[in-house]
Amino acid sequence: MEINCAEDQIVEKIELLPENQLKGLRLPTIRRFPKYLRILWELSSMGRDVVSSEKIANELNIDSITVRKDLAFTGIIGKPKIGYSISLLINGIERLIKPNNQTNIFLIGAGNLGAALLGYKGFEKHGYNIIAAFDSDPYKIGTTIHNKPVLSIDKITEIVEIPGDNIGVLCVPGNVAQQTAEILVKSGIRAIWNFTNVELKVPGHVTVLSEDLSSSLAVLSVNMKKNAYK
Amino acid sequence: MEINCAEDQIVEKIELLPENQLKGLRLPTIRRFPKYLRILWELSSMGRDVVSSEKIANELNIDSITVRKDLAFTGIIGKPKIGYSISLLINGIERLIKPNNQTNIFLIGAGNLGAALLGYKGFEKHGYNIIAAFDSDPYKIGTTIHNKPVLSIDKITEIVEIPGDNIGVLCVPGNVAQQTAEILVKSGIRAIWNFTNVELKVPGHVTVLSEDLSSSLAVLSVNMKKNAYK
DNA sequence: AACAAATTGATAATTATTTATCGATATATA
DNA sequence: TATATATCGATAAATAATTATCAATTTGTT
Ligand SMILES: NC(=O)c1ccc[n+]([C@@H]2O[C@H](COP(=O)([O-])OP(=O)(O)OC[C@H]3O[C@@H](n4cnc5c(N)ncnc54)[C@H](O)[C@@H]3O)[C@@H](O)[C@H]2O)c1
Ligand SMILES: NC(=O)c1ccc[n+]([C@@H]2O[C@H](COP(=O)([O-])OP(=O)(O)OC[C@H]3O[C@@H](n4cnc5c(N)ncnc54)[C@H](O)[C@@H]3O)[C@@H](O)[C@H]2O)c1
Repeated sequence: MEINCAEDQIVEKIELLPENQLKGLRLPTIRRFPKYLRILWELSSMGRDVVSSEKIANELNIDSITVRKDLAFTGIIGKPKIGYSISLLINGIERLIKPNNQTNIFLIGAGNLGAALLGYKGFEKHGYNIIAAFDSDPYKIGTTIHNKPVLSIDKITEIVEIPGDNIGVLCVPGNVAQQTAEILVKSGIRAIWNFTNVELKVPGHVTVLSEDLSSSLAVLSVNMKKNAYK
Repeated sequence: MEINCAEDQIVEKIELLPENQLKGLRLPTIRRFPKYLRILWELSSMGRDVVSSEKIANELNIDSITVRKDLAFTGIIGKPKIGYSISLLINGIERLIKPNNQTNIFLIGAGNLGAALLGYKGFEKHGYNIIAAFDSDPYKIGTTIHNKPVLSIDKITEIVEIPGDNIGVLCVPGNVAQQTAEILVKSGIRAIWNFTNVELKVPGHVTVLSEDLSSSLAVLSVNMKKNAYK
């Protein structure tokens, strides 16, 4: 089975950002960047050249000062009375948040959620190479889902060994989450995007980002209760 | 087709929390509550009676002072040298973040992601009634997914009219997200859990909570870059 | 050329959130 | 009973994030 991975691609020189350009970047700012990008892409496709912080802020229901502060991290400077160059902003933001072109995604657990994520357009759109899924179910191994091969979990160590930054997307049942994470770490993965509700213990050099839907449910519930008093 | 909705259930008296118990509750605290619950449920199932803030903090890699401050919102007081009663904490947290027992979930767009979410155990576990899905695809209408009926989107107004707090989970393609949101609002929905990458415009009385995976991808990418300098 | 309007970017103020300090208290143990 | 220790909860300090203020700049208009 052919696996389309970063190794097969023309590898451009990875341009490392000066460390201090990244250092000041805070979580809320990083999380807003893709939202800015979406607006900028849209405006760009409509043929617009410039945009003001106020316009972006209105689209996102945030403050324009926040937008200007965030955009300052790109190094792009706007013109008074005019705004910012859309194309320069797109480049500037992508420079900060795009993965390098050797960043590979491996999805572990091709079940309900995993299968949906294999069809998630965001991976490619944001510059990630989604390579393959791994599962332990013999009925799934050897099939493809959304054109991505489903491989035996036993093969993971050799597959993940392709060069580059490797991200594991963890979609296995909670009761095997920790042990699966440990396999990932042993395979040399540098980051885990964790969709299980398990708090993973991993070594310090591995980044874990957990997507916890129950947190969101709690926010929904509390907001509705607060609203009941209005 | 039978639809199991809140109307059919024994409706307990809804116990409204005193407004000021909710007012001070901040977003980070609300988001941590389900994590505490998970630990408490686990400890409880192991037969433990009490737990210290330090223990909880260690499990979640956060500071124990944060845990104590959060727990103070429940009104439960711990004992020095002993810790907190696990069962009291569970009650106290659930009192704050559980939806009332007439909170219904309707899922719009039974595609890849929608189908996965229909199988998400978290809804029931956290006290929501997941009622049905709606779709525009005639091949899906009339089927069931994870035992939930898929109904015609045209039926939404009459179905959503069942009493209670209604939450719409939006899993339609981005290009119809805004118009679908407007249908939801017209149907009397009070909150939208938005999985599309569209910034929805809704009236003030409607709560929107957006799950933006591209924000997470950006965080992963930046964290990996920062790590490269270590 | 003078003036008005829009918009940036720097600095300051405010608010939110996390982390530190420490006295008080419940329990176990010597 | 006295002492040591774990732990809470209150208060204070530090850090992070948002929001306000305003001078400077660019452009359009009279
Ligand atoms: N379904 C959802 O919408 C949803 C939402 C949020 C979070 N989650 C979480 O995502 C995870 C997966 O949920 P799901 O609904 O897709 O479950 P699922 O049972 O449909 O899928 C789990 C998949 O993992 C595979 N698997 C089991 N053990 C494995 C192992 N040791 N190695 C490799 N693969 C293994 C199974 O064969 C299956 O294909 C769970 O932890 C769940 O809590 C699911
Ligand atoms: N697939 C993922 O993992 C993923 C992850 C994050 C976000 N999302 C977002 O979730 C949304 C759905 O993604 P998907 O992958 O499930 O797409 P999908 O195409 O598989 O599903 C969309 C569903 O919506 C239905 N639909 C279309 N128009 C409708 C209308 N007007 N009213 C009711 N139903 C309608 C379609 O029939 C289909 O069943 C998209 O906005 C996507 O960006 C998807």
